[in-house]
Amino acid sequence: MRAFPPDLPEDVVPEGTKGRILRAALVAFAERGFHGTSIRTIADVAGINSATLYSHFAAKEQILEALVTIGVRELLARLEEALVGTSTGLERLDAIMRATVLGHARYPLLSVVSNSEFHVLSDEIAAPALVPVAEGARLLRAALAQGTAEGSFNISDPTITARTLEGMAQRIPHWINPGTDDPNHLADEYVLLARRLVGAPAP
Amino acid sequence: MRAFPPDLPEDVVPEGTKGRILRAALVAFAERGFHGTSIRTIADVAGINSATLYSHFAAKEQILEALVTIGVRELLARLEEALVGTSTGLERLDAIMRATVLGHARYPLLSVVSNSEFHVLSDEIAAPALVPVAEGARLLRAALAQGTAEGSFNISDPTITARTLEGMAQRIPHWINPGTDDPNHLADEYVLLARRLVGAPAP
DNA sequence: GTCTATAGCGGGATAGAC
DNA sequence: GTCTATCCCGCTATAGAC
Repeated sequence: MRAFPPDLPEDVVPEGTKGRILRAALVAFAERGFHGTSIRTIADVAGINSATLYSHFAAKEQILEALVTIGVRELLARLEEALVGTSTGLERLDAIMRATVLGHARYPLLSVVSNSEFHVLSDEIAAPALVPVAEGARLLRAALAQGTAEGSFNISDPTITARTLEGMAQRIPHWINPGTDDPNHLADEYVLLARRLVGAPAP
Repeated sequence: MRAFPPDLPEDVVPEGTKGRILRAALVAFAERGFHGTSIRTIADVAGINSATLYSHFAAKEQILEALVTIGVRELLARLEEALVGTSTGLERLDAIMRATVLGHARYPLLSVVSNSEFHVLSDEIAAPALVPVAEGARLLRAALAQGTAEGSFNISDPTITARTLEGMAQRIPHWINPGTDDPNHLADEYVLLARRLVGAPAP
């Protein structure tokens, strides 16, 4: 997780100083957490004075809000795109797992910040960011229910199974090495593990 | 995770003020994190003046060190006790999963602090606390290797499988409700999921 | 061991010149 | 938009009386 490039989805990151602030905060929040990071550190890494930061964000918390929003939207967008053209529950589970793994592998710092620092946000700020998260969880539960109805899955406890599937991919950013780990191989492995968890045949 | 009793293993928690400090810090660190918690908050919850805290701990970091040490030792002790009398790889995997789930369910706050705030500790202080963690990971890998050698398991990627098994139980404290969730039922479910992950027959 | 009081520093955020 | 300078507050930790 250290020394990762401060990658953010290019199409939604502002140009110029604001983008540099976001990338600097991304690295710092992922390494030290929100409360462990000072605005002076963010400003230094972004190459600006700490006062300049407030021309782009009204408060430190709003930097985190921007990052979390980008992160949860990116993952949901990947999920929805991956589900296009699927029909069976098994196909949808495969698509969800693959998209989730690839998302976490592509933006590991963003995934860490989105998941680990979420609770720092005030309730009012966190609520809108929770919407894509809830929608992603709903898509997973729907796939599990569909596969079960179709007779493809054999699930003892749907809630625990869903939570386990969600948690599996979230751990990837904590150990992945972008230089040596192949995201597509990881995705294959996680699709296999997911099928096993739900009692479906191997891919 | 909110409103959990500040439970710590009784046999290793100091009596009196020092124990109250540890219990207060346990709740605060679990809810807000180390950097999000002030000395004064800990002291208030413990019912003492903030200065008194320094008669028991030399620094804020040493409170966290004490909690993390208790947490990782508790989990390893449970693992080792659970492995007594086991012989096959399958029996050992079952024992490891059950003990881990029961440990996280019994001391959810301690598990959260041990896992989530570990990285805050300086390298010198973290190193000793990492020893029981590494030993626990070694016991799991050994069980996987043994079960594979015995023909009981069918594992595609041992590293990913081990990481997944470790991560599964770690998420329990984030959603468990001690009033309604039965730890033994949870343990049964996780043993089932673990067997599926490694390609072993259902329990 | 526990307190009152405070040192000393770094935090988030703002004012105002350019 | 960016800077210098600074406010003000809360933080960790300490000094010293009891």
